[in-house]
Amino acid sequence: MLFYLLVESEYILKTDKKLTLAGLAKLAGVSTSTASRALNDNPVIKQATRDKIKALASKHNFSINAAASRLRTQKTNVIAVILNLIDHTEQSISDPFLLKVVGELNQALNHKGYELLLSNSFMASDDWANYFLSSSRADGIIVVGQGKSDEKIDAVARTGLPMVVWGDPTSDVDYTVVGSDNKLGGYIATQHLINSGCKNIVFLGDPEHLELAERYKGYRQALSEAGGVLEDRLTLSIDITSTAAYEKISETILHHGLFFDGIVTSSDMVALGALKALKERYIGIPSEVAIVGFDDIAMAELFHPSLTTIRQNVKKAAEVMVNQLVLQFEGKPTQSTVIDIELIPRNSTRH
Amino acid sequence: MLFYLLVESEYILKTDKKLTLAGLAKLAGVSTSTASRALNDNPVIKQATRDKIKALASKHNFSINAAASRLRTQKTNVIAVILNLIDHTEQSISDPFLLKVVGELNQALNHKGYELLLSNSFMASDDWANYFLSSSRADGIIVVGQGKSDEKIDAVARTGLPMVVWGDPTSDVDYTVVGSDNKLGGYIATQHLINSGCKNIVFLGDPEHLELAERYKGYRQALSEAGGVLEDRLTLSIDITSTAAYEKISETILHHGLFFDGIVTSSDMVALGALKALKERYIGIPSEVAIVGFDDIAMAELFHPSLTTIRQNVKKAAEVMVNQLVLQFEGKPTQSTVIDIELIPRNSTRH
DNA sequence: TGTAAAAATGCAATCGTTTGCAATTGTTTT
DNA sequence: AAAACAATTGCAAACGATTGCATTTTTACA
Repeated sequence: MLFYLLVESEYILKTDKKLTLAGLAKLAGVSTSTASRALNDNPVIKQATRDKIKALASKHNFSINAAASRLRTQKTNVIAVILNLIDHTEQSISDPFLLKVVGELNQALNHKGYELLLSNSFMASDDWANYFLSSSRADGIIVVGQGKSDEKIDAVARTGLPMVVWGDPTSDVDYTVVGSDNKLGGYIATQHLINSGCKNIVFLGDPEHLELAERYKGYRQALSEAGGVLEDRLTLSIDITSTAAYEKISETILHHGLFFDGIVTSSDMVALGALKALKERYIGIPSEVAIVGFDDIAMAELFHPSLTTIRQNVKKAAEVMVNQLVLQFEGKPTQSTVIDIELIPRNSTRH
Repeated sequence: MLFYLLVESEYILKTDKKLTLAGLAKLAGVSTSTASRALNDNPVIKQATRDKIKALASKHNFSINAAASRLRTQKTNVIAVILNLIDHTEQSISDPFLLKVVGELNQALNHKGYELLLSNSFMASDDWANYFLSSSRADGIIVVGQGKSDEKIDAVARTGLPMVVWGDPTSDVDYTVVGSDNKLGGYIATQHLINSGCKNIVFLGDPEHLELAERYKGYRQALSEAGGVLEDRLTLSIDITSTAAYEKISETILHHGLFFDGIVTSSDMVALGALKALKERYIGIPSEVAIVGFDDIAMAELFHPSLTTIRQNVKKAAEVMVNQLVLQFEGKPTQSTVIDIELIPRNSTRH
């Protein structure tokens, strides 16, 4: 008898720890099927029953076992977000723009009832799509950044798995891309410098990077339309990090003098690095050299001088990406989407 | 016969889409138990068999269904990382320091075989711990930031669920905290300013915020030990955002003049905002006002002038946090851990 | 060669939900 | 009041992997 009591109390303790749907159903005096349907607001269950079971559930703060539910329904309600960092430098992971993207994605996903599984290191292994999707860890993938080569992304696209990519939406690829019109961005930035009187405008960024390649095209187009100088030495190829920018500008001025009076950069962080190099040499900004950033990170206006930049509408982009992914789940057609950009004139350029 | 073939081909198509462990076992001519053990490198299975099955698995790029595995083992190998943002401003989520923390946590978690489920918005709902853990979405929780009040954190701690918190490890709380010695950080920063000749040193940050409260203590201790000025107006309470800092400093100078010659800030971002306000008024840095940041974000050395700051060793902290969490899983005792900090002297202070 | 011990593999129950279909209860119509 | 119908609820079979225990195979030793 004593033994029975012990067992009994242990049993109670256990179920108290982890109430199961069956347990909840028993408490409510219904079957598990009814309990399940009630919690899922299935209209086939009488309203009164639904209310009663839900009340009981929250009273015992019961929550459905996600693993079991996912196994049964073959749906996880999880989206894997992969930060496609080409260069695993300290700098690139610390670009505030990335955090902004992840933060907005998180909001947009939660809003639609999804959770965010973050990954910045799995891109290394070839098999990431398979890893996340065919193992039912996630229902879809959002890749942030196309990088220099989109082979891997393209390979996943061919398998037809649900995926949306942040990148250049004007590029002709077989997957859904959401992003800014980078060519236009490069064009507007360059034009702005030309209009403010710059004659020799440098492009500071890696033209082999897919998204930057588009900005580079815009840069060249603006220059040639305006009959501006378009020499090779005006293209300074660097990684998207502020230190790389700092070093490149320093070195360039050291070896070749100040042969430019304007800089189009690939990100605000890069612009910051360039600014530093210029200020150390007491070069006037924007009087001697004007500079345009890209992204409009929160601190852009806090730089000294405040940074003229191309703003990317990250919040909207995140929403669109999630929507496009959901469309894929529903088997509906999707399309690459261009998110509006905007020139934000500040004090790093004349105007 | 024809019908049989049709069924057969459909079967092949289906298993080709989503190979299951049972399917793999059949291909290998073994039972599912053997296949399972082989993939998990169970030494009870002959080495040759293990190799064969693994080879077959990677050939068909098979991967275990995580949902089923989690259901059976009651282990998810997922950790929920919760960004405890007190103020949901644009700025605070864009602090690069946060991204650094998340990035390093991701690395450390992956290294130990865990995945990172990110959440920045669930802190709002009271029930986050229960949501993630009792629903078997995650095995443990890492909370980034203690915020102004740790009620919710404390409530979770009392339930005994696996959790580690980034915060102030010297605070006397019932949960495991990993973080820098904030009091020491505040002390060192202040002392550095005193040593460089500052007489009136402002503390720029919210002393009610748990972590900052410690830094504030350090600040006061350093001042009183050195017999420095310790007035109320030297405490400028603001949120941890650069805009708040910019506005507060601007406003303070406007209304009360430049009554200070040194600033201890609550983060590098805050320092950046303060710098901006000072530079706009052509106040010399560090000649008229010296300033010390906190965190040592990547761009600290790219500010102009480069920023003297207290470096937090985020990488190490992330590793320790994950280790402590794993210890909790194993039922072993854990302890709050102080991560070393370091003063990085740069050009925003005299030395 | 027979037998005991050791090594390798298989059987079958289980994890907790969901859902097609059957069964029950309640309501309306003739 | 019986029949026909609608509204609710329950039964039981999945979902796919893991693991204690039973069973088979192999090896070792007499």
